[in-house]
Amino acid sequence: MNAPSQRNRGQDKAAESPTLEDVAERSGVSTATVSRCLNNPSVVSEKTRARVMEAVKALGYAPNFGARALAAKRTNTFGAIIPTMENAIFARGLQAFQEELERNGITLLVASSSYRPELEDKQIQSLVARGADALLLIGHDRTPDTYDFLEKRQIPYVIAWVHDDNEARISIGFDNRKAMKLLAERVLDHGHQSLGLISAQLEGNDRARHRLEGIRDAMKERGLDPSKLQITETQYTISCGAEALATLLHSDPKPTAVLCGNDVLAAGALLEARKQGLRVPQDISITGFDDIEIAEIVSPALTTVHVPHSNMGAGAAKLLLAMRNGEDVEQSVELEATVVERDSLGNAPT
Amino acid sequence: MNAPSQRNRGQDKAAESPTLEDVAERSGVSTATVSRCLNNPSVVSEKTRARVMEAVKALGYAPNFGARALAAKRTNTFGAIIPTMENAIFARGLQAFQEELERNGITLLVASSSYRPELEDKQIQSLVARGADALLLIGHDRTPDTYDFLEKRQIPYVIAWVHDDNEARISIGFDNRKAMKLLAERVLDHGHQSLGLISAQLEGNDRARHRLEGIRDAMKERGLDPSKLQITETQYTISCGAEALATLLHSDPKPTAVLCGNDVLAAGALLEARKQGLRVPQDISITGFDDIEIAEIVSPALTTVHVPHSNMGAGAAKLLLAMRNGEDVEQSVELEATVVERDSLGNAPT
DNA sequence: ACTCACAATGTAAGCGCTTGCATTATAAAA
DNA sequence: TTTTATAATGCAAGCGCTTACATTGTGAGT
Repeated sequence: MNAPSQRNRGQDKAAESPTLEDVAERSGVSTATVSRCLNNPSVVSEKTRARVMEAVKALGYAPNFGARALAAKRTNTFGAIIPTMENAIFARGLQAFQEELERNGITLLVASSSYRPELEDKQIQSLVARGADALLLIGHDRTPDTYDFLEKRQIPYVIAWVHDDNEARISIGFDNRKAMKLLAERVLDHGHQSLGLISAQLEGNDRARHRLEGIRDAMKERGLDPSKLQITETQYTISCGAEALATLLHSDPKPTAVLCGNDVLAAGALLEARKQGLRVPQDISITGFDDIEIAEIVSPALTTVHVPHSNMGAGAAKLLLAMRNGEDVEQSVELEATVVERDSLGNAPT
Repeated sequence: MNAPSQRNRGQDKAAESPTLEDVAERSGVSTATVSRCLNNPSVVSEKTRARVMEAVKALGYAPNFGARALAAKRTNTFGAIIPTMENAIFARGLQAFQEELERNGITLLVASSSYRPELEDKQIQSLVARGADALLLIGHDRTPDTYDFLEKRQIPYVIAWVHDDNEARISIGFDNRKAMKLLAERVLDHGHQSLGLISAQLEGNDRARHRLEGIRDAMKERGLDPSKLQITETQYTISCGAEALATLLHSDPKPTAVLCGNDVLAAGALLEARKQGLRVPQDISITGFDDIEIAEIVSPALTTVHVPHSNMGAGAAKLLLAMRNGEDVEQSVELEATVVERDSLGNAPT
């Protein structure tokens, strides 16, 4: 019987994760050579490389990410913090972002902030601690502390989903205000005089605020009193959308068209309208925002604002990649969002 | 003018991330004390703690995760790999999983495999390398190599979304075969003789296979020939569901009821049916699976199988937590999935 | 056969943190 | 005051990896 090995090395059953050293030992080379095999194979002779790789496989070796990051001071990892994963609002954009990154050999870590700024701050810290080389953030709204932290650490980041001339930070997205204004104009074109808005929480969400402003802009231009706009703030879920519509229907004057902060809310509103026996769009018009899949499958299909999800995602990745590579990116990029007319917007009932 | 500092420490503009040592220096204590302030504050005197914390704040210090994991050999991080983030199938379950973990002070890292086993394998490696203490996996289907790796590394993991008596691995979920059989029986109860199935890719997806088997079980029991079931395999997207229905409608005999592998597919099928001028359920019945939000908002609302998303998520977290704490979990847990009748299933046309 | 250049490998110093153990300050007891 | 138990703190050894730099091996040129 063998004496138990001092540090439980080798063939023992309850093996610790194998380390570089284990691989080195087994293949009879130094750890440096093993490391080179993994990171820069071309400098190692064919023969030893084969031997090392075999040992790697046999041992089931996988490098320890933390140790590697510590020694190499880069991680090839980017982070993204999105407000929610519960619905598809950010899914397509994120997908495009991720694909572009993968193409460049970098890994994406995703976190969700549940629309809570303090939580987002924690997530940022956590991603940075985990070595994220760059970050994707949604919207401009966050505390100065957060931005200070980012600056101090020199972490490249880009703000997505918005374009706002008043903000200096590099961003890629569309002008939420302009986009919503476009839609509101379309609504007004249909003769609606009394509008309602089902919005996300406005605080800490510049996109929601800008969309609201967009509606007011349109009303003003058409000589309507923007303060007459009925507003309900709520969460981004279907059932909240339904509730919100119910609330709105109690207000006086009752809106003949309800614009929703996004398609999910609109889907909920549609549901409630149906439940109350209201025909859309004959009795009431409802519009969405984002143009996610759900917009097409509800009936009536939603008139909504089409957001350039994929372009934003891919574009954000490119910006971040450039920043990481030390090129200096100076220009925010503005993308176009367009109104898609489908069936949920009709003429105002007379 | 000051001579440039040797290692660019201190107040320099382009500061590196502050380290424990920087904090220690600034607050006039050793790194050990700073570390203790952060991890085990109670053993440090009030006075020094205050001083240290102030330095931490002033410097914007955040611990380096990799270094910490390296030194402490634990990360309080779990990983989850789900097949897709594009739709909401796993969203609610994951949410519950995450909440339960957060309650226990552990962080969740999520990756998506796009239903590709090789990719999943890479993701597992990556999460483990990043120090995941435990893993959540969906379904049993994966290569022996993958399981070997997990065993060798002694990584606790649980398989979710399935319950299969034939598999020894610890799992939490429902019996997909039984659940789909239940639904199929309901369909047959409505007099349908000719069935179609729009399924996900069967290979590498035990859930999809079991659901298929469930339908066959039901057909056999009712004296129908299971080989008459019309099957289309496709991806889990709305447009794929639509296409698949179109295909199925060309087959002979034309199915009077089409069961879909999940609600997303069913939503697509509904869309296509509408496009082709077919009334659901008068002309054709369509059913879903999963009971995600989408099932209620399409019209007609989907008859589908309600899956215990939240219980699975929370339960999985509890199992994993127990395993991580060294308790040995021996029993898989089986949850119930039930049929929800809504409006998309009707009697067979005569 | 003997340089010399260059390819292949090895040596060893950290990266930023935790933690067992040793040391010192503090306060209660004598 | 001196002793002694105890609370606070410091010291220093790694954790698993990468990478300058040093060393050795190889084949071509003379």
